[in-house]
Amino acid sequence: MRSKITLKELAKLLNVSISTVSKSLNGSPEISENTVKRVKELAALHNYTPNLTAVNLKRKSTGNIAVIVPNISNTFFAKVLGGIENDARKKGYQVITYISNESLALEKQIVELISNGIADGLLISVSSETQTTKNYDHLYRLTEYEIPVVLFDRINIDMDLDKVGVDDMQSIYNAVQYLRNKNLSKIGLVCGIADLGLAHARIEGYRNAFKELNLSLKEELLIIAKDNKILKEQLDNLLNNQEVEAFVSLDYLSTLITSRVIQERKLRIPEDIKIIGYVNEDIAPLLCPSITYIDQHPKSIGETALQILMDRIKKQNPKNPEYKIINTAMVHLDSTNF
Amino acid sequence: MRSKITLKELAKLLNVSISTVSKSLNGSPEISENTVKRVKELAALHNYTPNLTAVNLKRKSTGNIAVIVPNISNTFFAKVLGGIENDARKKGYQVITYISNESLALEKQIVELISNGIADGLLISVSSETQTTKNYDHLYRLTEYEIPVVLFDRINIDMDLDKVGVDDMQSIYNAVQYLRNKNLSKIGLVCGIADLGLAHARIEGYRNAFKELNLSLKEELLIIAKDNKILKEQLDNLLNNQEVEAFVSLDYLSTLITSRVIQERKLRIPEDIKIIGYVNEDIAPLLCPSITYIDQHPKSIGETALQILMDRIKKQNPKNPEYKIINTAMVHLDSTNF
DNA sequence: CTGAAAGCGCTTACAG
DNA sequence: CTGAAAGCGCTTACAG
Repeated sequence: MRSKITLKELAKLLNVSISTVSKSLNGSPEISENTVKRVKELAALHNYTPNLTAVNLKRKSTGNIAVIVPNISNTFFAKVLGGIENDARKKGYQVITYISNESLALEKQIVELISNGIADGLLISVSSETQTTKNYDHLYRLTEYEIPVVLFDRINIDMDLDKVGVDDMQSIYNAVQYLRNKNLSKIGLVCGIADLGLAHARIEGYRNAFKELNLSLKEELLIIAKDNKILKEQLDNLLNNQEVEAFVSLDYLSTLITSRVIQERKLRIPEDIKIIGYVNEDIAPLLCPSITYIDQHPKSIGETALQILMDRIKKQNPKNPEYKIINTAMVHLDSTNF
Repeated sequence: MRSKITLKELAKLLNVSISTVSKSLNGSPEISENTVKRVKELAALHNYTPNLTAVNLKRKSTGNIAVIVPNISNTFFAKVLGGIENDARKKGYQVITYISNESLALEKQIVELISNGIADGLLISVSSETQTTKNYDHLYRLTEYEIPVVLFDRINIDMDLDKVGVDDMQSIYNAVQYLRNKNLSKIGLVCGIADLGLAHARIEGYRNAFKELNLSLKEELLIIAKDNKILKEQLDNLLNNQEVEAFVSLDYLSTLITSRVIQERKLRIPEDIKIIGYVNEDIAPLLCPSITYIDQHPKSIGETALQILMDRIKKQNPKNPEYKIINTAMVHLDSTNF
């Protein structure tokens, strides 16, 4: 790259000092109107833009935001990333993306990198391994280097940091309540992400709903597995032995699997069984049948997390950790047609 | 951030010059074994890592690779990004991600940013608007600044730059040929990405297959639209008036829509109609029915594109533009069960 | 109102 | 073998 013109060269062409050029371009009130005009014209003519590396070195900042997502197996994290990128760019920051692949070791390695002064702050949704092993030291170390960290999505974690996510408990509670109000009571739960804290919260929402809405909860109707194959077997088994009127499924994969298992048994959705699941907005309406889903507004999650991080970077609020909840919305499609 | 120790501080602690510390740490043969040892020990003790911004300023490089993807509406580009990120990190580069949202204006703005010295090179899949308006000046300008540019995925473009993608024509040809070998001849085509050059290539593959395999092509069996709704109407219309044994669908959305329209008419897949489509590996097997797909190996696309870009950055081959084709693979699932 | 100087944290040709 | 000096491109306190 380069061949780009520098302050020094502009100064020479204008026969003024580098300081004067710099101040003119940065709108310092010290410089005379006339000089400012001359400088700006020449700068525009030569398409001058400051060298960001130099500016950052001087400022002791990087102009970068690091984002670590655990996976890209569905569009959820991509959408969060989209929200972050768009707003960050508008604010003059670049987004550096990392994928931890649900691995603690990789996540640590990435965080180590970031601590080398690659970014001014970090937005992270921790890997499942991080969460199961409760190994958070690497993240705390980052804050010791004064690199602020904001957690998003996977926020059911015992960490004293800013957090942005959805109310996992409430969203499932609402789903059960909705079905209950339609006079269904045999409501199953399918979970393929048992490792994640947010699964616990969602399951709790399910249990709470049963308790508070005076439904009797049958443990046999809860399917919680980490593996697709086992999930499928258990679902088959469940449908052999129990009558089910509806399923609430807690994640993307289990939602698709649930729909598929039901149809393979020649049961009809929604006539025989209803489904409410966590699927993404782009795919839910195109499935066959389309599936009623809980919209987590991933873009908003990203935007909100970024906003909090920016505030931290600018030290605008050195107060206690923030905890922001994005409201979910239930979007009704075929699978809950009554 | 900061509070990180610098060369200067290390030098002071060791009572040697900054140069000596720098050289010791960088493995210069000039320094005595003993000094190197002392320096390295203290550096390790203090967890020293060089300030990348300073190193980059000195080197006149940024250590960053910029990637522009046009959308994130399915996981294809996320997977490409995954391939890029993983390899880039191993090579000591950071990946800065941008999403153009299929907008030429946004793409230009992002490229303008990158030209300010944000990254050492660019990997881009151009926006659909860029492609329809054939507005490529901004990309050429980048190469004038000596920032190399490598195109990926959307490479059916009249530009003299490195390109990495799949053989769009051949992949569809193979799909038609496969169906033909199974004695099907009433093969429809569904395309929802008419704006993209690669759609033209894929359609050409379809036409070529018909010609070379002695099939008579009925124009009525080609559905090409830019809008989901229109696509759906035309599909319905087609199924009302024509007998179809199989569909080849050229993109993610049209594949899902095709499957859905067929099932809504109570036709069975694969018994009544077969489908081969462009869907991603993570979703294809979970659909109901699961759909035979053309795997484009997005991770390889990303890795290959990055490799070419790295070669350019290191000026290892100032030769003519490279043109690398990643082989596709047809993965058979329910929708082509015979 | 303008400019010389110091400095951000590093690397490297050059001198000793 | 070691170090002083220049310089990457910028900003900013300070002097004039």
